[in-house]
Amino acid sequence: MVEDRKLAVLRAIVEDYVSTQEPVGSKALVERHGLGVSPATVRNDMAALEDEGFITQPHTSAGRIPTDKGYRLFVDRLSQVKPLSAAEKRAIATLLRGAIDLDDVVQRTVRLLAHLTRQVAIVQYPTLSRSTVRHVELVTLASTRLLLVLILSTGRVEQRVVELPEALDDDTVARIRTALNRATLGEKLSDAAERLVEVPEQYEPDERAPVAVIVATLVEAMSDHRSDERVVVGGTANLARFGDGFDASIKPMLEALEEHVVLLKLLGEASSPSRLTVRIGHEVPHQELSTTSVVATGYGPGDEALATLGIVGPTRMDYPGTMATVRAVARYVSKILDEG
Amino acid sequence: MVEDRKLAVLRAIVEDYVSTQEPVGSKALVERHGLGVSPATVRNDMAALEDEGFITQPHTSAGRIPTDKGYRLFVDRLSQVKPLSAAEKRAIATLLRGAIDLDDVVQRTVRLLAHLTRQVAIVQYPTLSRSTVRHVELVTLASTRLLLVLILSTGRVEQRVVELPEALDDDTVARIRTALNRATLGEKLSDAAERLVEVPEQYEPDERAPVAVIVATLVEAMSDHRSDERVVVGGTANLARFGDGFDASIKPMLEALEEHVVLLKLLGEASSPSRLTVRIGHEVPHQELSTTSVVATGYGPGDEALATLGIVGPTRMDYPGTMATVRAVARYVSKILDEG
DNA sequence: ATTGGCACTCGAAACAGGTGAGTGCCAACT
DNA sequence: AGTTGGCACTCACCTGTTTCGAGTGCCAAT
Repeated sequence: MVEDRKLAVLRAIVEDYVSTQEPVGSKALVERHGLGVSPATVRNDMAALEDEGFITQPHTSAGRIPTDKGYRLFVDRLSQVKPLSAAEKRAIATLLRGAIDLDDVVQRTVRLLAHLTRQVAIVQYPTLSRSTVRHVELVTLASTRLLLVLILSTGRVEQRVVELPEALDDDTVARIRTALNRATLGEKLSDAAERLVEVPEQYEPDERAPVAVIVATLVEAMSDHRSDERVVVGGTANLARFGDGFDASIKPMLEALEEHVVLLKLLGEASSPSRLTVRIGHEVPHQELSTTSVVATGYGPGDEALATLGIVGPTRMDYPGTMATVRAVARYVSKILDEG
Repeated sequence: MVEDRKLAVLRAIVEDYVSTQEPVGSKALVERHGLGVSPATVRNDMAALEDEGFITQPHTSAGRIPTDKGYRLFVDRLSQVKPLSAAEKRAIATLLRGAIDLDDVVQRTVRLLAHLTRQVAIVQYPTLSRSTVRHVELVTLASTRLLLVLILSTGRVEQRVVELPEALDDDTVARIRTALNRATLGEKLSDAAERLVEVPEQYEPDERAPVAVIVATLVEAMSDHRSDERVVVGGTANLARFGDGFDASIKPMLEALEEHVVLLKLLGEASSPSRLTVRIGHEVPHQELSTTSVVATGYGPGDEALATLGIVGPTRMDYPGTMATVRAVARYVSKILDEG
């Protein structure tokens, strides 16, 4: 079937180009891959593929390279997931199992991802929004100064210093603490914030002021999406590997990597760990990065996506391998979070 | 005086080379700078400077560029501190004053430094070792599970979850908390750890086990130098600016920036904010980075250096300006930490 | 539909000559 | 002794030219 062979040719072109980084010609193609046809035939197919916009030639008399559209077709229809080696799986498992706290998990994940894919890795911290309150603690620092500690189900801890309008005795602080915990324990952050509004009303008007201040701070801490947007980047040294014409895009790349807002946009909506998002070239939601691709997926305990992780690299990348790695890492991290 | 003029020539060469990034010749030198002598004279001086190893020529018939030794002399004897503009000072002050917590201070500092110097900035978190204990808090999470929170004078908060061998009632927890605070409040971390050893001994043998576990965790948290070594990097996009032959060193640079251990070595010993450490080329304590220079200084409240901050850039950099900026930023950060 | 043959294209590499910034050295001047 | 003008020389860099060859498109034959 002709259509089949055309797809085979496209696949061959992508694979060759990814590994050699050079435009691939008809002759080299038939030699490297065992297509049982002549170069001339391949040329015809190539001409057709070019008409359809899947490949292009950098200059008139040179081999072909895949277009974004070509890569798209490749990942959608042609590439089968490349299973990881047992050694790799073991490496992932043991490395992640050694983590001692949330920070460490995130850090190890980003390194692992960068190392395995040899690309730039991005990991978003688990978002607050879906997590629940595990404990609220008030600590007296000075007569009019409290430390408020908010502990979440994800293991994240937020703390705030509260300046009180008037002094509170230990007993009152203890009562407020109990009230706060009763109102918020086990609740999702959004719900907890709502329920907190009622708390000050339970107090006499004359002692309501300090309570209001505490509640306001707590609500602020809960809705503080500053930490929501925390992302960690690793493997930037891999940028140097890209070399070639990629030198031009190294600057925008580095700039983007410092803008956490941009990174979050790149990672996109969190999806389940079994679903990979692959954005290729112009599909990437950031103008400056139109020569790069993003492979991302969600992760989180119980298959519920709390956050996103992924990698960024040149469009010319090993999609099957990268996709397999990203998915595997996301699954292991999810499992670790589940247990912790 | 001849020696004086030779130094003037060296200074002129450094300044010109830094701004143009091109080897500088005798003719251009006398034109750009107002040395009242002929090119031939300058050539003689240049030959002498080259003999002494302060400058070199990239190839036989080209201008001269400074050697590491030349830069060294330049910063030691020839450059006078370039005072910052009022606008810059104001920018530093307002930006840092807007910070809301320690993390934010560090983050803003690194951005500021990168932006002002247009180099890669590195900021180390204030070290634990010299800070003192402000408060120790125990929070009951479950019957055999406590959260231990350690608050330090620098504003840093460390937390640990403690698994107890047996349940403790609230009253006992409160007593332990009091004991812990009595033993450690206001103490330096190293002293506090020592004094904690005595705490379990005050308890009856039969309830000593859980106390010992708590104390062990606390001591571990205090001596955890993992967080000591936290550094934050910013302005990596400036690497792209270096361009030229610097392309070769961009990879080792990126690699080094991911190795926090290396960065700490680069920053070196913390010194007082008024003392700058300048390491040039081969003086940098890292082989791969011998085409770069490091400008660093200590910072911390009350002129006591708790940590280090600085920048890394090509040896060919504007030393007077960079040194002034680094020093100014370090001073402002110190002031902020003093007030907070 | 496939294939061998063939003329054609055009980037990359290799080569050649010209240009000029910059040098080193020397003899003359202060 | 220190400074200067003069002068021959070097060599990276630019520019134009040539050659080379991988790769193409097209066509006629199978």
